[in-house]
Amino acid sequence: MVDRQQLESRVRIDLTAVVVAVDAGQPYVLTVDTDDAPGIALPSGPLVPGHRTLQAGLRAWVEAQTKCRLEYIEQLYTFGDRTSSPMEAGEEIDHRAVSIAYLALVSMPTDQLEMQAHWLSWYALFPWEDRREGPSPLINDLHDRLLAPASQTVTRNKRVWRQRVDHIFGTGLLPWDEERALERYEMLYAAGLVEETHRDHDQPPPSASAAAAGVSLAADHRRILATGISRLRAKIKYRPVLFELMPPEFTLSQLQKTAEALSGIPLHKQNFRRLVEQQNLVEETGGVATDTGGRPAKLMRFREDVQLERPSPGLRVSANRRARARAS
Amino acid sequence: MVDRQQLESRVRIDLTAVVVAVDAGQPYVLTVDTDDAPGIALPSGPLVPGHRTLQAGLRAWVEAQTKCRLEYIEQLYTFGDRTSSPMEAGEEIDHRAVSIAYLALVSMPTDQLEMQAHWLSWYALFPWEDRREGPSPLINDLHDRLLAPASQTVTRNKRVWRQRVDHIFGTGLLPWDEERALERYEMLYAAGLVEETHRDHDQPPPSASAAAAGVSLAADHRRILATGISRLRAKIKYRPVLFELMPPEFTLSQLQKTAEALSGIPLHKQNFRRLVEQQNLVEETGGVATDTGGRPAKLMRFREDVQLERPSPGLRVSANRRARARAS
DNA sequence: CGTCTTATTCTCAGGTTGAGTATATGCTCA
DNA sequence: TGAGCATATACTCAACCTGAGAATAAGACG
Repeated sequence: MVDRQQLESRVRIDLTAVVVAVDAGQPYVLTVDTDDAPGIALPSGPLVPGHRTLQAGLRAWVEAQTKCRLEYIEQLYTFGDRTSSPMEAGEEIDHRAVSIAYLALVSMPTDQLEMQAHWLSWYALFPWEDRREGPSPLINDLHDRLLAPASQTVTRNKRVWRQRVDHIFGTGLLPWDEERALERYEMLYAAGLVEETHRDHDQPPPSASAAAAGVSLAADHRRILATGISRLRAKIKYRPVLFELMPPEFTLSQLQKTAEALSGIPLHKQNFRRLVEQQNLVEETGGVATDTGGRPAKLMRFREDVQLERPSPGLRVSANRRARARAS
Repeated sequence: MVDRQQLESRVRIDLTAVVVAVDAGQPYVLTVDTDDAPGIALPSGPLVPGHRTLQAGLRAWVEAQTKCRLEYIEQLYTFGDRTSSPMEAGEEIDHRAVSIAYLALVSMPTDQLEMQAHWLSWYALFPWEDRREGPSPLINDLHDRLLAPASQTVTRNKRVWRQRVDHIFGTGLLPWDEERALERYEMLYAAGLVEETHRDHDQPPPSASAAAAGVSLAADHRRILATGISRLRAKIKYRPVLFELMPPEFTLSQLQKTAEALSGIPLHKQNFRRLVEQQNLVEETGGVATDTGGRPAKLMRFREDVQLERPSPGLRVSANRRARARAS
């Protein structure tokens, strides 16, 4: 066996955070300003000896850079940095650094949003992911460009490529799957339809494409965010993580708005309500919210002991077909 | 902002593999012998400059140590090593190393199993996880020990603790959830009911407990394996990963046996079959297997183009209630 | 040829889910 | 003050899915 000590390479660990909050029915991600090109990045920093755990290191960096204190944290993925082509066959390692990405959820007091304008709406970065008002017309544009010969990457067969595009973007007759946010971003990257592709290859961006492709972030941070979005969209269906984003008291409508904000699709109101009640996830506080504009809504709170009771409590959200069709 | 360059700590990256195969209805994990105490470990090694990607590094180490060539690989989790208490509040970092764990699936030719006896059955390590013949009597023993005062860890309230135990181990009236393999191991670890607890705290193991607690591995490798088991048990329900473990041609019974081996629970034959057919995951090859002991079974093969077609093809396996009740 | 064993097909009741209708309740403003 | 508005909440229903099991098929073995 090889002598491990001599060969091993010591690398820097970068900790990167996708910090998510929802306010007024919009999903936000916490960002910081940078000096380099794109100007915006996710909070991140290297692991230093003072950090007792990886999560503690992450917390420290986020707090130092944004004053934001994290509660719920889960690990997302570890990237061998210096990504040249995401997804395909694993990325190249920059032997100087490996970055570990985390997803954090915070319940945002409204004032914090305005205080430091570092919260960026998800859908400024991924315009095609917001389908609450139906599929955005933008999707047709992207679809056309993906089918243009220049975009076709690995797959030779044109029919197979089209099928792959339709599958991932829910075009053709295939349904939209909101959980495929990461795959969609990676496909756009591979096809050269986002700014990062050209930046990573030291090419000038083709002037035309910028329009529909959304705001880009430093390094591979937009990809990391896409990973977080996909994970979160999947997770709300089987774990009660939604409540990490809610204030202590809320109405069922607010809860639904939050679920819709994250998943990017409209939900059927009555069924959403049935689901929440059946699962016994919430209880009435007794109070009512009168500022709804219509009949006052009962205020609810999360039942803390749910964690122990049910095998996997969550909201199996599924698109409201009528609303989906209405706007398309 | 702090000067990053001065503070950052460079650490070693360890790559660890959970390589899974199924043979004759038994799930196996690939292991290597070590000189240190427990004698058995998962294949692993440090990232070295020669490795072009993290996955390539993993492949190289596994191949060097076991001659086993990996196909399907996915990342499991990144651990800040030198685990003192898993789960609770994140583990302490050994600032010398961080380890990235991967799950790999291989289809095992029968001869390879015998050639190098480095394949260890999952259920030698986690006896309580095999409920194909109903819940093992062992579970009662574990249940009793977990409820003994000494085992109670963080939670003060006795009733809450009992509920947590019941929830995770499917005791009391609560159902068994095969996906909670990791939580079960971590609870046993925290309660001092597996050897690793005492080893990690430099205590002598209480002589009595060894019986039911299963074989242990080096470092935190048994925990990493538990992570892999949980992930795999969850994943077969929504992605067609099962086929990575199958030979090119197989019968539906073999497929079911494989699913049962992994999930550790008996499945309803007719419904399993219906699921596979509905989902269009397989096609007939034309051949039949005559060595079944009864009516010959049609041979099947995986339909490769499934990946593109369905949103999330997988087998939503669920326990056969009759079989579950029969043996309890 | 009867029996054993496994494979394969079919049925059925209960539950879940998507979708829609009906009713309740407070507010606003004529 | 009460009609209209806007939202909240309750109830209904058909289609589909799911768990469970009965019934039938096909080779092997004595």
